[in-house]
Amino acid sequence: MITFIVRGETKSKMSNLADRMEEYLKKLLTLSPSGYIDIKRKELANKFLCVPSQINYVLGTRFTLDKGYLVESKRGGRGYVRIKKLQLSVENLLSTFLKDIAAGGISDERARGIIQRLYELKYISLRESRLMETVLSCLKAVEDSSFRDELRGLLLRDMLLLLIKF
Amino acid sequence: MITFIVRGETKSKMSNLADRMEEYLKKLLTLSPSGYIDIKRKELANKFLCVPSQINYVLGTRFTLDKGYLVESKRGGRGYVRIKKLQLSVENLLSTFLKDIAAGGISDERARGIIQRLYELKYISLRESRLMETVLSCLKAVEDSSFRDELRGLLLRDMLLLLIKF
DNA sequence: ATTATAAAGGTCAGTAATGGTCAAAGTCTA
DNA sequence: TAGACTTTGACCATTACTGACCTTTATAAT
Repeated sequence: MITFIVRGETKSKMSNLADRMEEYLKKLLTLSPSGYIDIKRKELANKFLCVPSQINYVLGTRFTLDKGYLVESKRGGRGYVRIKKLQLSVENLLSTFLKDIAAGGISDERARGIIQRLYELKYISLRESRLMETVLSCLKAVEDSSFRDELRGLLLRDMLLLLIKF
Repeated sequence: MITFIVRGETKSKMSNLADRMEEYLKKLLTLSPSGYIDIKRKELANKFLCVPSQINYVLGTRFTLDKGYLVESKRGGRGYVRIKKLQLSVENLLSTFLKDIAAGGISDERARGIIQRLYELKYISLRESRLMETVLSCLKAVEDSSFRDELRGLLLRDMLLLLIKF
């Protein structure tokens, strides 16, 4: 295979920075017993000789929820970026729900159906399901129906995301 | 990497000064039968190798009233800083909260404080507290600030009433 | 008593250390 | 060569930490 040098690194013709970084991070993940890794954005950028925001690009295109990853971070001194690999079953289950929601809001019935499903599958407790249903009920107070649907989608998405983090 | 648990989250052991100091002080509090601890600002600063004002930063960000702590101090000779963990009953918590709502909504900070304390009092689980906090965060999407406060009050009231009923 | 001094603790603005966003420019590929 | 993918950099947001300067209090000196 023909290779060439870019910024000091040997690079195969078919791989760019983003791909190499993806590979590197996934390698680290497989080596991590905890199921997640913590990185420093700037350090990684230095290692790969790129700007820090490139990290965000890689995270945003390769480590998405749809692909089974969860990314959390903290700014400020001693900040970090944490990349977590989700269990496959949870990933599959939720990604369809989340896609639905992303497609611009969700109806009350559909939302309740999802909650019910999750409860039946034992991903959430009875109390948790009731809590979420209560939230849905409160949305009656929102007059604007299209905004209500949007807010409902937003709420359900964030609540589900939160619950799968645990 | 060695980790420890804070409110259900794993944190890297070598986190920042503020986090370590927070841990230390909370540990002392749990070991104190009286429910409060007295410290010397300068001594603590020496122990953690930082400037005294760092103590104030930690107190101001981690030991707030909203989070259920009361900080008193005295200057001058024989001065001290006293940190007290508040022990509020659910009844007190709810009654003051309901008064707040009657007065037209509730602030985000106040709402989070209530949730935090209910968790500490073991009336709600960690997941439930997180779920509610997520709901609060989603309210950012509501433009009208007075309606937002109102909706927040409504949501929190219904959620709490539900959880306490169970 | 009055005053001076030393021994606390408090404030705040500035700096450093992180991470995030977005649009523009560059590169590849069908 | 158009469209998709990649890369960059300017600007933003958040959190942590420091140090100079200020206030309060106890107590020793007068």
